[in-house]
Amino acid sequence: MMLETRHSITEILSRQPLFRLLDGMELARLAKCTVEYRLNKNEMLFHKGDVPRGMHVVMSGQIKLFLPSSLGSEKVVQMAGPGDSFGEEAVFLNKSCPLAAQATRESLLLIMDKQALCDALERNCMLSTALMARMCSRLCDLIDNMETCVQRGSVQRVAHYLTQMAPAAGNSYELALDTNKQTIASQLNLAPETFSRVLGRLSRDGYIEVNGRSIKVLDLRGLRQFGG
Amino acid sequence: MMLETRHSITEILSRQPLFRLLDGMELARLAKCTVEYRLNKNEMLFHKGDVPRGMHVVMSGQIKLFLPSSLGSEKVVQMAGPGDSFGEEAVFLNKSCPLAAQATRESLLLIMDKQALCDALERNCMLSTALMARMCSRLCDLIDNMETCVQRGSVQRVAHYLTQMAPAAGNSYELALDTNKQTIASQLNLAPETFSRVLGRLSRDGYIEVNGRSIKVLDLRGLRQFGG
DNA sequence: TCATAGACTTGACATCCATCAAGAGCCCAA
DNA sequence: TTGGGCTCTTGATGGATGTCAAGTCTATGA
Repeated sequence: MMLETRHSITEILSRQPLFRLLDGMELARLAKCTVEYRLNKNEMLFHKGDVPRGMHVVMSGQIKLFLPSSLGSEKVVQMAGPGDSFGEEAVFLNKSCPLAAQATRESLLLIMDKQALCDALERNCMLSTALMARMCSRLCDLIDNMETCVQRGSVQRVAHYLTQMAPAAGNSYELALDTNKQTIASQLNLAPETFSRVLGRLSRDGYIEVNGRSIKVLDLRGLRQFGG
Repeated sequence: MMLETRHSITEILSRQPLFRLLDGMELARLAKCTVEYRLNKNEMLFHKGDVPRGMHVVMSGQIKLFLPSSLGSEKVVQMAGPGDSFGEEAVFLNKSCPLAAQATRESLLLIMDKQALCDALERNCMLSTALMARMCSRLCDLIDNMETCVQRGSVQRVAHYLTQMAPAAGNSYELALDTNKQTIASQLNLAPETFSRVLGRLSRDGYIEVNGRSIKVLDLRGLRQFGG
């Protein structure tokens, strides 16, 4: 049974973009130090300040990474979906987790041991490069999020958020939110009520059209006016 | 002359923590693709959206990394001092610079060509690991900054900022600001006036003592009460 | 089908902060 | 010493947004 699990983890790893380039031997080694982890909806994966268990890779589901604030309020920093990884920062520095992580739905993760990962990186430069690219990507996402959050005015923040995920071309597009609106509001550092009001206002003014968790952007250029 | 410069760059690199582990051959190769860059006070290094020139390492002086906002207002994301590097994110992704960079005083930098750096990483795993640690460190700094910025209330933000840089032990310590207060205010996402008022209030209440750009924290625990 | 819980919306209100404006302190150079 | 420019402080004001509260909508399961 154990062997079979390991074997399947090897396979799973080989399908992940991050590990695709590794040879079978290396994959097997990593798989030996990797465990699957299943989470129920709303289950906490780790808390801010915890000792990191390793690098996390999301197989399925969705993980919310957030800064807890005094008394329940929280600021969502990032939502990690299938293929995304997180927790590298705690692995490569000797620090506790700077964020908390919680599943927003039933999820399946891989947790890869810190030491095994470091060893693999020392042997395999391709892996280093791939992981580096990932880290850079996360850094940019963080900066994007920050840019959104520091916009003055709630309308600007929402407009910036909506325009950020615009396709390369076209002045209108449809957008399916991948979480509830409270979570989006938290990402924008807004109260849910304010977010709701802004969406209402942008709707009334004809910039967007909201249907539940689907948002149609009708006038991208108009929105960009706000975003600055 | 040229050779001499290269030679000196090789030496300079060998003194940087990031490159210390490399052998002479590799250093020389990197040095060939590295240029020195001198900036006057207030000179722009690059703008948001520029095509990245490579990885930057600060030799001396200070570089302000910030998000420009519509009409002059800006949000300072990070201050880079001697030994710090930045711009990796733009090097490893094919993206434009997500931040703008400006010298706050006369500064000297190294700019290392993207391709040369990538090549070196492929040959030398030690370098990968070192750079990865750096990226993680920057990520954590960003998260810290974010945590400060999302605190509700100006007093909380300032308190959080001040307690963040507390030494490991002790309830009081002295703190020398490395920039003017406007810049600090911008890092906290506060108007300079508000920052000034908060410092005044914390002084009056006996938590801190301000003398120009030196701040004595008298009651760390008290401040932590605010920071949450 | 209905009931219940959670998500979302809408309204009223008070607070906090950015803005504008003016003045004080500081540094540097002439 | 004096002057000019910059940084910082202090004051007054309005508007934006968080909070509380109530109500509507939606989904899920019995």
